[in-house]
Amino acid sequence: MCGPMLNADYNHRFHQDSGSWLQYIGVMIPSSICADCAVRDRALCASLRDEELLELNALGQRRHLSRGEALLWAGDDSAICANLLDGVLKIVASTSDGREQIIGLLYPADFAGQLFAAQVDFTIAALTDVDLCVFPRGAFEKVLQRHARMEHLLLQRTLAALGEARSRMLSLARKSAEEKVAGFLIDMTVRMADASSRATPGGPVTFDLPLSRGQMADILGLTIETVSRQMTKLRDAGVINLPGGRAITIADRPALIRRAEAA
Amino acid sequence: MCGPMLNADYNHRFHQDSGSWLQYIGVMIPSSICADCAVRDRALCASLRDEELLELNALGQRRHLSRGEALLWAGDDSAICANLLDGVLKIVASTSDGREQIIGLLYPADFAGQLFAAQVDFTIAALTDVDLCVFPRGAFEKVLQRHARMEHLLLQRTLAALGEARSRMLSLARKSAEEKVAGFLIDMTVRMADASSRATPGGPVTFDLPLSRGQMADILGLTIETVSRQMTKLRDAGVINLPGGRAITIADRPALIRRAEAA
DNA sequence: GACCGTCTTTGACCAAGGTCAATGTTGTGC
DNA sequence: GCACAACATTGACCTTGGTCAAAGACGGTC
Repeated sequence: MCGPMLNADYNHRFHQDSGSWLQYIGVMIPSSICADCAVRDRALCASLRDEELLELNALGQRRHLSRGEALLWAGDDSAICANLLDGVLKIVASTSDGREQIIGLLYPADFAGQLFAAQVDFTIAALTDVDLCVFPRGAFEKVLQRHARMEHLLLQRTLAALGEARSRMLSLARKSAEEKVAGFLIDMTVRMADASSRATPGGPVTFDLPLSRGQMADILGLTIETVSRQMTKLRDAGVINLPGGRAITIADRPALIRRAEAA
Repeated sequence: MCGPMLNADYNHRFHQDSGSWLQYIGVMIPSSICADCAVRDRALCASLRDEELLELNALGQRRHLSRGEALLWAGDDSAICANLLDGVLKIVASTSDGREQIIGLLYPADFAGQLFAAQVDFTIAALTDVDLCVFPRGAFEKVLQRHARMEHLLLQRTLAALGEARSRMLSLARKSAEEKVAGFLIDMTVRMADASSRATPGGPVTFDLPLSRGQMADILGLTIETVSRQMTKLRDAGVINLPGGRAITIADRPALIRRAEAA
């Protein structure tokens, strides 16, 4: 996506630190995989200076997963962890008899895996095709231990994830199907805003939902049929349009927000 | 509860570290509130050596809350945080129209409050009478920054809380009322095991539920009536007994576990 | 462009659990 | 020991969303 050039931020860091560009490439990070990393300054690694990154660079392995493949299975040894480079991962909890709930989504620059635990508690699988930078868990923990700034950043992210999980507990337990679906669409609108922000502020926005109805149901604690019915209801009410495929147009954002909070 | 004597563990630490008992009390922690702290070696402070504790000792203020009083209100400035010394706190999320969900419980030695955030997201209130050791948030964060071991312990606890929140998302979204209530009773049995463990292994156990039906409902994402009906159903099935008041006897633990996992 | 599998929509029906209301129980302060 | 408030139980009824089933739409392949 970004081609071979560094972005402004990365470049800036380079100028602060040391000598010439060639020296940087040639001496400091030979045969680097970090140098052209799409998430170099948004992932946990952003807390490390270029020199410090060498350590991780030596540990990390690029890996691709196709849609549907799992990175970790609940119950497995917690042997690896990873930075997500591209695509979307789901974190899934399931009962012994097969009912499933998506308890979290991971986007590029997010960290995946379970640290400081012998076993993995929740399956992590690819919702889309996915590129990862995979580390052995033990080695990654040792790096964390040596770099307080990185551990601090991980703490902040974990606290944010906890807050989000708790908000979703309220939503799962107490909101109606309509509120859940409307709220989900609002969230998606916010998340897609960067990507396709040809948004006239207040005007209608169109984007492709990255998830199927079934995946939306797994996230919202509903069934496919209920999600579909609520989408139809919102379309019939003129709040959204469904031009076909995964596309959706938010026609009346304020109305959608109202429905996300209605009793 | 513990009277003026130190427990064995604490004493041990003292012997490792330095000179005489009198010197310790008299010189190292004068007018200490930490010295007789019931959770000294289970709270976050357990990661600090006695000398390091001086700093926190100077910051902390003992405080009591009566049942029902709030420590923090959602939306407030995040000005304080606290270690819970005794009692039970609830973390509550609520919708704008007043529906509530208890999204977490805090027990003695747990940490309460929201670090690294300007505003508090969730109300924290006393479920029973409660004793706290309260710190100014900013000052506490600075202590954390200087003590990597303490920050590491906080990270581990946050990860544990995240795992628990995610398990409860599955439960809230996908389990039946019977499974929720049975599962809750199993959890309580485990938690109460220490306190009143005159349990003949496998035999019936009796203890007092620390929560009202309404509070159980707020935790499980149900209504009071549904919780009550499920309790009655379990009693009629001979799985539990309800001798009166908050008391409960687990008559057939395996059956309870089966019902906690039934489809 | 016909075919196939997957995803989506829609309808009819059902049941779990919520709502409303009445009654019973427990514990507390006077 | 009584009165009152808070909590708990129970019943009748109803709504929401789940289940089962059928038909459409979409996307990819040959």
